[in-house]
Amino acid sequence: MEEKKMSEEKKTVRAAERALDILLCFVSQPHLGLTEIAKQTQLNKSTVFRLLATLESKGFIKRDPETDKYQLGFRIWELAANIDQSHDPAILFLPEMESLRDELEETVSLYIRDGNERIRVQAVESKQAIRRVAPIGARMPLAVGASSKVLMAYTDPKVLEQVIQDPMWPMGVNKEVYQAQLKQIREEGYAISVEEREAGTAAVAVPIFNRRKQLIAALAVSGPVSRMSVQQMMQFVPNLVKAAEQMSKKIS
Amino acid sequence: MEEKKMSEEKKTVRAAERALDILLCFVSQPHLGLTEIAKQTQLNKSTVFRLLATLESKGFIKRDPETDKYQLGFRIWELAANIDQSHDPAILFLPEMESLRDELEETVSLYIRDGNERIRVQAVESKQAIRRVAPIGARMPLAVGASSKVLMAYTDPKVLEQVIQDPMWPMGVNKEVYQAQLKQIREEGYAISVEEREAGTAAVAVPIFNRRKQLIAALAVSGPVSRMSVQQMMQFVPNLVKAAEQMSKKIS
DNA sequence: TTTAATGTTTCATAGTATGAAACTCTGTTC
DNA sequence: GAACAGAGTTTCATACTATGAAACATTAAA
Repeated sequence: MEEKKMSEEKKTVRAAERALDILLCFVSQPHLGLTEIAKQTQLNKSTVFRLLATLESKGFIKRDPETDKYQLGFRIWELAANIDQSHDPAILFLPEMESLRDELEETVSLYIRDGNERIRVQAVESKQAIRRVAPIGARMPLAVGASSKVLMAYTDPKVLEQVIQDPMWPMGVNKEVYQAQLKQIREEGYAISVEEREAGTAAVAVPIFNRRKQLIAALAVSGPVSRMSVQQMMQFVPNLVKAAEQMSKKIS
Repeated sequence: MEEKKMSEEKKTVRAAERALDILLCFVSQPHLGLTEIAKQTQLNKSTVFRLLATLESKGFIKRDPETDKYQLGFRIWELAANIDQSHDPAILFLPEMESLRDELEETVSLYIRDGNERIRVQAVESKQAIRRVAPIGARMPLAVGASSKVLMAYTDPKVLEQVIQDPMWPMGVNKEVYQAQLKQIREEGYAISVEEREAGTAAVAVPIFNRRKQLIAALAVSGPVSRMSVQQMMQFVPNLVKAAEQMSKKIS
């Protein structure tokens, strides 16, 4: 008799979930042994063994004949090569992002929401010596930062309910205050953050919509607080908005 | 009461297998609906629905907000970016392959065995107007072609047993004759095929070994039969062998 | 208003996935 | 060279998960 977990909504398949978890172990380390994987995923060795056999039989992983360790297989390539890039903001918007970077001389990033996280799917860095460094592919909580707020402002409110549970959620910020902020962002069309997620860094972000006015991504300019006063960032807004509009037109 | 399938050796996890099958649907088509996937994989709609939910929750696929269809997600990128390339023949051997192409002026391909198939993991095409076109990533049966024979010659004989079941297996070629061919290939160190797999095309292939004399891949030169007489191909062999030896040294 | 074609949910049941433990194999330590 | 440690592999009874049929919801076409 298990306790009934609250608001647990899962219609997912456990075995498949675990197989995918195993695959994800390889994002940080390219070579892994069975026992290592079992430890990381908290799964029984037998379970890992069978799932590895499954993944191997389908070509998603292979064993290095030298070391006998497991590594990612060719099927991953095959899939990656077939990702539809014609709608992929990360590729589509690169030219506009580069123009914007050249105009403002600060790092420009593109974020999308993925569940209760955001992902930096594209970035072009400022050419200045002191600059915001922005690794592509990085995942961050959806709780704080200018881009997070933009993404939240145009996202189903029930996501907010979940995000509030996030350990990154800033203590003391209550829902009503935050919702008021989101409302303001919707009215003004941009969000600003100063040292919210990372010390020394400030950012200003705007939404990118498709033709149907659905949110696609958040476009952000970020840099050191020394160069990014609130006043300065507000001067950036028109450039950001213009770029976002151009991007919108590119989306089918 | 099911009939006992003969020599069925599976210690794989069905649910995981099915999830991966679903992923593989996307290699040919980038956008797919649930029903389409169910049809292709021969799975029940409910099953597909749940597995799709699982794949989506882990970020392996996402839904296009426009069309509501499914497509591959960001996690695939993430994984692909982390494939260990330092041991990957496809990248490691490219320089040698280019040199060989320039020497022989014909298309050079690199194949590895994957189960009962071979995959063209790398290729550099001839610069001539009439040339063998060789898409990277293509999968072909392990039954016919010079590269297949090379791969088979140095592979566990029980793979041959399975390959003989392959519908591509040339009728009339019996096992003993084929095994004698493989023996000859092991003695001479190369294999030749003329219009075996594809009309108008001939090829000559050699094995690439690692330091422990284990087979890594097959290196092949292919072109139109008009330029690739058996005599001509035999003159290519020393170049191929030399390239293969250089490649062997590159493997740790 | 039908009809058809999606995607989604429910539910009883079959049978699969599971973990503990036993076992093998290789290499290390004393 | 015996004992040990650590990897990977196999076995097996059992619990519980994954499953498919069918009903349902939603939207688009006729």
